[in-house]
Amino acid sequence: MFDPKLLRTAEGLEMVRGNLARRGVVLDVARCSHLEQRRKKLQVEADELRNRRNTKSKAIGKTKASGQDIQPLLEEVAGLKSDLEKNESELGEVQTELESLLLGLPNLLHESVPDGSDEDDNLELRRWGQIRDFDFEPRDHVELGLLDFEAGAKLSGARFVVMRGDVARLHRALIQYMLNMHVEEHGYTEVYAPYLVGPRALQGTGQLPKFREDLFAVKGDKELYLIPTAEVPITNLVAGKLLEASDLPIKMAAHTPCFRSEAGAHGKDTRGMIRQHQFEKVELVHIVRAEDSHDALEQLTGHAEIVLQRLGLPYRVMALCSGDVGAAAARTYDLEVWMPGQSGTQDGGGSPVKGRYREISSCSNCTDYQARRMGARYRPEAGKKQTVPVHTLNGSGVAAGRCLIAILENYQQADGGVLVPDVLRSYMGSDRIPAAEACVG
RNA sequence: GGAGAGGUGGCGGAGUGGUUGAACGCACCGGUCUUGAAAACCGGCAAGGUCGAGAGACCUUCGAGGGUUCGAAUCCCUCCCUCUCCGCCA
Repeated sequence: MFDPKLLRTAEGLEMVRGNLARRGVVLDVARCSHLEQRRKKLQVEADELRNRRNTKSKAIGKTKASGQDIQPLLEEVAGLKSDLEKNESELGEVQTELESLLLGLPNLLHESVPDGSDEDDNLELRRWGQIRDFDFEPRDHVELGLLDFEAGAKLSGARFVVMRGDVARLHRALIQYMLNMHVEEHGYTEVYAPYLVGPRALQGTGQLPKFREDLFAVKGDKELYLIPTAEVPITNLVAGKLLEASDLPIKMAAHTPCFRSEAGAHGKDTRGMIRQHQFEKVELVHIVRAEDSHDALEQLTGHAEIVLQRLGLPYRVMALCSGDVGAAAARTYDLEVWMPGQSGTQDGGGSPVKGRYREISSCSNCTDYQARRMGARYRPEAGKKQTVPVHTLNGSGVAAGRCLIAILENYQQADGGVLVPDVLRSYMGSDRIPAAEACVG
C-alpha cells in the first residue's frame, strides 16, 4: 500500500485519484474522506477516554498505597468504561474498512510510466541481438517434438509438461547457469526458501487479498498456497524488520518452481510451453534504500538482459504502460525474447509473419508498496530515530521454461536438432541435442 | 505422535497486578581523552499514531486474538511459532 497519510488531505487524495486513474482504477474520494474523518474523530475521542481512565487508575493505585478509601474513584471510572467500549468498537470498524480499502488499491505509478490501456500500448525502449535468418521454415517448440505435453496432461491436465533426456538437462543447465552468474558475477546471495507460503506473506507482496484466484491453495488444516513466484518468499524475508541503512542493498537470487492457476487466461496460449501451471524461474530481489530504487531497477533489468545476451537470444526491452503495470509495481520493464516459431502478425503488413517477441522477464520497482504491507523499514541515518519503508524490487533472471523454448526455437537446425548455446555446453557435456524421432525424416 | 520449556526494545536478556515503556549488556549516535584510531569514561538511544509552529503532551504496542480487573508484560482461555527430550521418518 502507499502512504495512508496521502488520504488525509484534499491535495493528497486528488493526487492519488489522478494517479490511480491512469491505471483505470477509480478511487471513491468521497468515501475515503468520509472514512478518514470518522477515523480521526473516533481516534481522538478514544485517546481522550483512555487518557482519563489511565489517569484515574493511577490515582487509585496511589490512593490505595497511602491507605485511603478508593471507593469514590472507582465510581468515577465506572462510567468511562462503557463509553470507551462503544467508541473502540466503532473505531475498529472504521479502521478495518479503511485498511481493506487501502489493501485493495494498487501502487502509485512512477511518472515515467507511459499512458496506455493494455500491453499493446507498452513502449519499446531498445532491442538487442540479430534475429536469425532461417534457410528453412522454423518450427515452433511444439513441432520440434522434444517436449511431452501428452504425458503432462495425463498426469495433471492441461498446461503441464514432461521433459526427458537432453531437454530436461538443458532446462536444468539453464537454471544452474543463470543462478551461478547472478551469484558469482552480480553479487546476489543465493537463497532457498519454501514453495508453500501462508496468507501473510502473500498479503505482504500484494497477491492477497485481491488476486486469490490466481493462486493454487493447498487443501489441509493450514492455509497455505503454492508460490506464484519466488518474489513472495524472498521479499518477505525482510517482513517486520527494522534494518540499518548500512544493511542495504540486500540482493537475493533464488531458483524455485512457480505455480499459477491462470484463471483469467482461459484459451490463451494453450499451445506449447508458454503458459504453464508450473514453471521454473530464477528470481532476483533487491531490498534497497528509497533513493536508490530507480537505479536498482536499471541494474536488475541489466542483470536479466545479460542472461539473454550470453545465450545469444535476441530480445527487446519494454516499458509497461499504465494499464499493464502490475498492482504492486510503480514501474516495470519487461524483457521480450524473440521466438521465431511463434505465429504473430505484429510486424505491420497484414500478412501473417512468423516469429514473435514473448515476455521472458518482468522487472519491477515496487517502491514502498510491499514494504508498507509487510512492515519492512530501515533507518536512513544511524543513531537517528526516523525510520522509513525500504524499497523492494524483483525481476526474473529469467524464466527458465520460456527461456528453454526460446533456445529450442532460435537454435533449431534444419534436421530438427538443436544447437546448445556456447555458454551452456560445459553444463550439457555436448553441443547439440539430436532431433526427436518423429522429426527425423 | 508423547513429555516439557519458552516467545519482551535493532540484538541479547531481566521483569509475575499498580509512578515499569520496561533493569542490565551489546550495537548505534554525541562528547571527553588521543597526533589519529582503539580502549576507557560521560551522555543519549524502542516503534507506530493523534494534537502542536515548536518545546512538548497524549494514545497504542512486551508472539496473535479474546477474557478477568478501576488498572495486565505480569492472572485466565484459544491460537500461532520456537526450543529440548523420547518415538517415527525422507
